[in-house]
Amino acid sequence: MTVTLADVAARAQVSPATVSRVLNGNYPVAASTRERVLKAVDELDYVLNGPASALAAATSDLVGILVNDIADPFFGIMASAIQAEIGGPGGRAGGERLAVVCNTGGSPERELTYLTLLQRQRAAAVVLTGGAIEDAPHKAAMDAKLRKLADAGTRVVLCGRPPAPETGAIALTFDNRGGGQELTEHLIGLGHRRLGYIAGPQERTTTRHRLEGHRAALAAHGIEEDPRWTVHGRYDRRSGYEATLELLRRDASLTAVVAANDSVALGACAALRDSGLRIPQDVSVAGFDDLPFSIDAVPALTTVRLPLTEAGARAGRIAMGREEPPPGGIASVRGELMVRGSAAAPRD
Amino acid sequence: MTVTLADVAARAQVSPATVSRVLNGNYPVAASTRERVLKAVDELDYVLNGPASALAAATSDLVGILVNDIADPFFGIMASAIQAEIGGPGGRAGGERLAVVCNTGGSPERELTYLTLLQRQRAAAVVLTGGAIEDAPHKAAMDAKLRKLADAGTRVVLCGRPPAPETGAIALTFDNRGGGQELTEHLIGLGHRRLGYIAGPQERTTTRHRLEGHRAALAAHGIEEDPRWTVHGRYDRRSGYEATLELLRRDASLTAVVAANDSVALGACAALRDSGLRIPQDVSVAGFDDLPFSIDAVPALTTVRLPLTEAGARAGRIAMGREEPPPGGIASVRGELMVRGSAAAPRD
DNA sequence: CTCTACATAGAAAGCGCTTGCTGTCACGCT
DNA sequence: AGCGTGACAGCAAGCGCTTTCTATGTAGAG
Repeated sequence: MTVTLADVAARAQVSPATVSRVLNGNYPVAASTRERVLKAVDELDYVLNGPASALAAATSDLVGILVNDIADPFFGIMASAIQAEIGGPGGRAGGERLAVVCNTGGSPERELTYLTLLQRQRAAAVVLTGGAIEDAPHKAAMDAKLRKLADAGTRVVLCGRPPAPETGAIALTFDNRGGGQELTEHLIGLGHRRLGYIAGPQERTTTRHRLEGHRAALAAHGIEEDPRWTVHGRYDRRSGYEATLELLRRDASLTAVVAANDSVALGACAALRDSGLRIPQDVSVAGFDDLPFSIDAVPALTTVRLPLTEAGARAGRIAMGREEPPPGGIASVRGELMVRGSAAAPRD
Repeated sequence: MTVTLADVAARAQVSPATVSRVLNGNYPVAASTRERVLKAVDELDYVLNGPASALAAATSDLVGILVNDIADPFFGIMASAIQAEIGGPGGRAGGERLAVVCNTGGSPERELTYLTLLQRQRAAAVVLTGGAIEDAPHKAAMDAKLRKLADAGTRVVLCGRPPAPETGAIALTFDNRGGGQELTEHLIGLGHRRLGYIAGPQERTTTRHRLEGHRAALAAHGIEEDPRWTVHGRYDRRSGYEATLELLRRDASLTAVVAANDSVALGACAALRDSGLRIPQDVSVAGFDDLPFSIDAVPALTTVRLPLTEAGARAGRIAMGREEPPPGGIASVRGELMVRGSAAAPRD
C-alpha cells in the first residue's frame, strides 16, 4: 500500500542504502545514481517515514516550544520568532524542523506533562517561554526534568524565564525587575505619589519581579506603599478592568495605575473611562511588554518594551546550536521604557 | 545508556510485550503484574520512545496546524482553540497529542513543504487555517497533497478556508463575502456614499471575498464605485496606515474607510488622526475579525466578528473525529456585525 | 603492468516498540 | 474425573529506515 524505501530502491535498481544516502545527502553518491533515485522517488511519489528515520538515526526534527497561551501575542510573537529560526522550510538552517507548540495555560501539571511528551518524542530542542511558577516542589520537578532532557541531548533554552542553574539549560531572562522599576520611576518623576498596581497571578516569577521593581522605585523615592494599592489578577484585559474598579473603590485618590502588562492596562483604561475618568488628565496608566496594539491605544500606552522577537530569534538560534550561548549560560535581556501619552503629570 | 522497554521488562520480570500492554492500556493485564511493571517504569525513570511506537503501531500523535503567522492573534486564537481540543495533557480526549504549528507566512512553497513534512511525520490530522492562495497551479498542487494526506488516513480540516472538493477535506468556511456586504451596508445605511476600501493582498480568497461583499453592497444601493477607492496591501497595521494616506491623496472627500481586517483598520485610524481627521466625525472606519484589541480602540472599532475560537474548537474536534463533520463536508460560518463607535453618519 | 588508494554501492544488523498468535493455568461445568 | 473456557503472558515477526563494514571497480603510482 504505502511506498517504502525498498520500493524506490527496486525501481531505481539500487540498494535501499543508496536511496537513504541520496535522500539524506551525506555520503557520496554518483551523480547518475542520484538522478535515477530521485526520478524513482518522484515517480512513486515517495515520502520518507519520519518515525522510522527518527528511530533508526536516533534523532528527531521536532522542537518543542512551551507557552502559556498561544492566543496571547506575547507568546505568539516569541513562538513566531523561534519558529523562524529553527529552520522550517524557508528558514536558513538546513534541516527542516517542525515546531511543536504546547499551551500549558500556566498549569504546572501540563508543563511537566508536555515536557515528558517532548522527551518521548526525543525532541531536538525545547524552548520554554514565559515566567516560571514559584512552587518549590514543582520547581524541583521541572529542574529534574530539564536536567534529564539536557542529558539526553535535547538542547533546552529558557526564553524570558529565570535561569535554572544545574539543569544545563541556557537562559535568556527578561529584566522584569529593572523594567518595572524604571517604569514606576518615570511615573514618580512625573509627580505621582499614589500609584495603584495591578499585579499578575501570584506565584509567578514575572509577577513578582515586576512588582519588586515597582516597589523598589517607590522605596527609592521614600514613598510608603499602601497595601490597598496592590491587586492581583490574571494577565488579561478582563482582569485589568475588574482590578481597576477594585482599586478605585479602595482609594479613589489614586493618580496612576501601573498594570502587570499591556492587556491588563487596556482593561484598566476601559474601566477608568467607564468610571468617567480621563487618561491621563485624571489618572495615568502604564503597561508592560509593548505589544503591537499598545501604540494604537488612545492615548498610546506608556509601557516597557520587551524585545520579544529578538529574544525569541536568539533563543531559536541557540536551540539550534547556531549561536554561541551567553557566557555562563545566562543572559539578561533588558526592556526599554516607551514614554507615550497614557502617563502624564497628575493634576493636583 | 538509555532505558528501553526491555530493561523495564527485565526488572519487572515480565516480557516486553507485557510492559507495552501495560503502558498502552489496551489488552488485559493482571493487576499485580501491572503494578510490578509500573514500579519498574518508575524506578528506571523510563520514557517511551515515541518514534519507535509510531513506527511499530503505524500511528502518530502529532497534529499539524498551518497558519500564516502565529504572532497574529487571528491565527493564534484559532491555533489555541484547536490545540485545546486535540487533547494534549488536560484535554478531554484520551490521547495526548502534540500540535505542530507551521508558519507559512503566506508562501505557497512553504505551505506545500510543511504539508509534506507533516505527511512524513504521518500526522494524525492536519488543520489548515486562513485564506487560500488563488493561483491555479498552486491550488492543484495543494489539492493533490490534501488528497494524498486524506488517503493516507490523515484527517484534513480547513478552518476559515474555502472548501477543496474532491480532496476529502472537511471545510469550515468563513462567510467573508456576507460579512463584508453586511458591514458596508451598515455604512451605507449611515449615509456614506464615498467609501474607501483597503483590501488585503491580491490572490487571496479572503481578500477577494471580503471585497466582493463590499462591492455587492455598493451595487445593491446603486453606488458606482470609483476605482481609486480601492487600495491593496498586506494584512497589517503598517499597510493600513500607508494605504489610508494613499486613499486620502487620491480622494480627500472619502467619508469612510473600510479595512480588510482590524489591524489594517487600526493603522487607518492612526493615519487619519495623523492627518488631522477625527473618527468618526470626519471619517468613519470599519474593520473585520473583531480581534480582542478592537474593542479597546478609541473609538471602539465597528467590525465583523468572526467566531475564531468556536470555529477552531470545532475544527479541532472534527480533526479528532470527536464531532460529526457537517453535511457534505462543508459548513459556512457566519460573522456578526459589531456596531461600535468608529462608524457614524457622515457630516455632509 | 601490478599495487595501493579512493570512490561508490550493497549486505545486513539493528533502532525500540507493537501485536497476532500461541501457550499455560486455574476454574467451573457436566 | 474430564474438559471447555477465560484470563493472562510470552514468542517472534516485523514496522521502515540508517549505518557500519565489506566488496568492487577504477585510476593513478611506482
